[in-house]
Amino acid sequence: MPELAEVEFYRKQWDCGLRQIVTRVALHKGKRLFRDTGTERLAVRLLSRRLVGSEARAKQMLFRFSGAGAKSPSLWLGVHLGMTGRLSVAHANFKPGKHDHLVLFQKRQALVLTDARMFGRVRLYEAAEPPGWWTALPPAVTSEDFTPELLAEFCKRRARLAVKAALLVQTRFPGVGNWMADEILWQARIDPRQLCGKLSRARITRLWEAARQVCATAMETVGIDFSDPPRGWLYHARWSGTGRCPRDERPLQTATIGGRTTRWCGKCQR
DNA sequence: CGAGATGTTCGGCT
DNA sequence: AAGCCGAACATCTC
Repeated sequence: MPELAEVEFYRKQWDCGLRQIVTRVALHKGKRLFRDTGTERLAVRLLSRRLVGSEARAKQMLFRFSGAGAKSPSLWLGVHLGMTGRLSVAHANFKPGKHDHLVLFQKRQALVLTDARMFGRVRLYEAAEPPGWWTALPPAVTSEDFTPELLAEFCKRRARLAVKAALLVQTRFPGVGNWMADEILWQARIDPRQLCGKLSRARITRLWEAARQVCATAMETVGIDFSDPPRGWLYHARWSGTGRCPRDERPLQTATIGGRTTRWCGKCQR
């Protein structure tokens, strides 16, 4: 489920645990979620550490814990929520359910990671600086580095790729997922089946603007309190099979593009 | 009961 | 050889 803004929302769910020490760790050993980091190591290392900060970028989260001693390096917990992951807070006497694979107990509450399908991943690093995979994440769609020129260059290199599939490429559109990709194309009035190489410079600029707008607005709504995106967005129509285009009321088209269910308006998207 | 799901990765094909 | 596509991953819901 989680894309850019949902990830930011979930990250904040653990904020109430800031400045507090982990008193107990519960986890489900051997689950796919922990494929990068042995579960034994995870449990041992997190114990007695203090949660001191967190950040979300793209679909990734990075939680920082204090070192074991004053001079010890920080501990970094990387979390990706996959398709069905979420973070929540529970009472200190919480009993983990079947899909609550990682629970960090603190004095006043428990920080819970739930993920039924386990497409997510958890990884642990001990170092003074954040891990390389984190610092190497591409520039955010809303950043100054994400320029129309960068997008034009990308479209040129991926000339044979449908633009819908292109929007899901995380190295260029970090954090954009399936519903955001559809929203961006609808707002830019571009047919998701269009090949990147066929897009005019003017349409690439429209795509660039729509991408930035959708990402920024999603962060201000979903990212703040999980409230709905603005009225009039495709978002509200795309979930039901009978959904209609908010602009012209035409029934939405449905197809699999880039391996994902895609919905668009055959009239206003060209 | 079968199909599909707001994601990533890998193997194979062009 | 880069780049594209489909399958696999594991579980739940419609």
